[in-house]
Amino acid sequence: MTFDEGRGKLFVFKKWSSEGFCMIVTRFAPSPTGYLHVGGARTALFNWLLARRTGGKFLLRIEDTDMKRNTPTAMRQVMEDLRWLGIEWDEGPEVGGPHGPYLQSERRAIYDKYIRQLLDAGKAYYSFDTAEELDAARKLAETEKRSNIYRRPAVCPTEADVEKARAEGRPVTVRFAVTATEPIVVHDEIRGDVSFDPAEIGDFIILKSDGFPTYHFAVVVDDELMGVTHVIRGQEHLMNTPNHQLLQRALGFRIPTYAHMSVTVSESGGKLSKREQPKAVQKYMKEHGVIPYAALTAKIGADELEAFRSGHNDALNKVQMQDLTKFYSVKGSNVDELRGKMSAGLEIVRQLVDGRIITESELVDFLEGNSVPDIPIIEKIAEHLGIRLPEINVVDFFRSGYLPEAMVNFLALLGWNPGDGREIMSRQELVEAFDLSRVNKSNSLFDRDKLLAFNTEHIKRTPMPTLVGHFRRYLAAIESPVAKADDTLLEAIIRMNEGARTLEQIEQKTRFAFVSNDQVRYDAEAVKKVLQKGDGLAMLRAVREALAGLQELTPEGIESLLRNLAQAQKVGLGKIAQPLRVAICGTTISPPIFNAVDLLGIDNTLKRIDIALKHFA
RNA sequence: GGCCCCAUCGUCUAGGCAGGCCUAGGACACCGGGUUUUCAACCCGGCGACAGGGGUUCGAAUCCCCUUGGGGCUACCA
Repeated sequence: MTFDEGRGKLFVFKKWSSEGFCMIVTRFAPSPTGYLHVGGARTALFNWLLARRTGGKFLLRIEDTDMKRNTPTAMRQVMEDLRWLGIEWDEGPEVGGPHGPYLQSERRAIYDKYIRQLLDAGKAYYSFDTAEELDAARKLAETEKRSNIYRRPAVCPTEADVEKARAEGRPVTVRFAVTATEPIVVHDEIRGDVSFDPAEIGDFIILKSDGFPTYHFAVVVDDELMGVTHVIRGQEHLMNTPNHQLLQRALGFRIPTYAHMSVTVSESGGKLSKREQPKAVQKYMKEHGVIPYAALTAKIGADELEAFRSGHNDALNKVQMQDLTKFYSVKGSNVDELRGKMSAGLEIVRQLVDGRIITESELVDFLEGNSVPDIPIIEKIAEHLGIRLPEINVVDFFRSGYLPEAMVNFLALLGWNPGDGREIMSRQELVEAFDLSRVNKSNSLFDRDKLLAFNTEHIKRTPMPTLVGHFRRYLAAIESPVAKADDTLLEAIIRMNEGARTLEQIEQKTRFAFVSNDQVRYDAEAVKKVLQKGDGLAMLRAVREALAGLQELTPEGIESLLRNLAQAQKVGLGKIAQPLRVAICGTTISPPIFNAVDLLGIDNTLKRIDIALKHFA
């Protein structure tokens, strides 16, 4: 069977329709190390799309063979995120299926059986190298500028040697013996044929010393046993594929169809990864002179530093000064600015340390790039400092008010397109148009602006009941006071915010109506510009008077009232609307003013006008 | 360093496999204008790319080679 003749749709159709029972089976196999991130979501989506397009099956398998990296809640989170995106699996955790269990940690007996098979056939052997020995070999290869290929012993260890090694406390692993001499060719649906020299592939570990199989082994066994026909995965796995094919040959397994997708890169270059968030925090800290005292005194003696801080300029020499100005990115030698930045930075450090968010030594390590705190700590720091972290995980986008429809649409178009110029597409349209042959080879940048545009478009076209559901879920997640509204009111709120780009914007523009009058936060700049400058306050008084006499509260009624008032005062509507807006919302950003007043109610509107008049007059 | 992948506007891409239909099309962003009660949304217009060099050919964005650039992998992680 040749796999590379006629890529994509035609080929795919020929295969399963002519053979009838040969259904396409794809899978998503995340390791539960945290939340589902967008790269993973894209991989899952492409697999799901192919399965749905061809009437095949999509399954979910949890690759939890690394005890050190697993986090207990990750699996549940990943499943929740997939479901939010609308990516449902036909087989896998919680839904079951004939090929279970779907957690690799529960399949150890299966792997052991196949390991034994390879061992008995002389296709794999035991090895007892320590981490230090392996490390030394790696370093040597590096200095000699060659690939690090494991050197197979002349005589393979026996079972007796295993006992002896165990007794000596040496780690026991099993390696696969790579004996191929011919080039290994991977037929890739996206890249065509890729050839690998077997001399470049060392004997790799298939069973770890803790008794768990490595990824390479587990993935091969499970894909076979679960009947996976098509493997769509990231390009980072392309180099692993010859290893997998070698194992498949040795075990007598079928070789699935492979498709290696391009990598999604971030603005800062490199793979879009969870590292982006710590990076953002680090950048903020560096820009704001957040440098722990310990790091400072390591550079400059404590006595001199204190002398400098307390105002003795000459306490520092030229070199130290240059060092500090560079450190704090202060231009020239502006001593006052330097002092200001230093104390502001130290103040932030104090808050973080006193708030027990992070210890000083951890902070030093983090800023010097020696270690990275866990994401929850990063999140706490970001929250404390008011840093907006870049969204990386699917759940981050949910919390920022994005629609799953927009995410799915955007992700699908990252490296794929329907070929007819369409961009905004529903899930159903994507399923109908998806085709492996139209998947790109080149890396693509995750363009947040474009995602925003997609979200704006999807807010416009998502049916109202669905949108209300999304909005309610969003409000609950961020614990918004707007969650008090019933569905009818939520629908009205969405309608009055026509043109909004995210659910977050809608929430931010309407929450003023759901907080008590004394909780309104007045934006200082808005107050100054709109109320206190010109005749803002006078207009506000006029508005109050007019509104007090209002008979019936409807947006239309308020509109004609305000328009008449503007005419009577011989000013544009803006001169009336803006002061009123600031008085009731606290900012210059709100839904259309007539709706805003209607939403808040006349009593509270009048009360807030009074409060504003009292405070800002 | 070694191995592998990739290369069209700032970004995502169409066109490439079947070379002339391409003075390279669309979308996002950006800039200018319009609409307007704020923020958005919306409407009109503009800027803007075949990485470089060699071939093959009557003809190359398209096929081949080299260079350059970007990315991935190089674990008892997946």
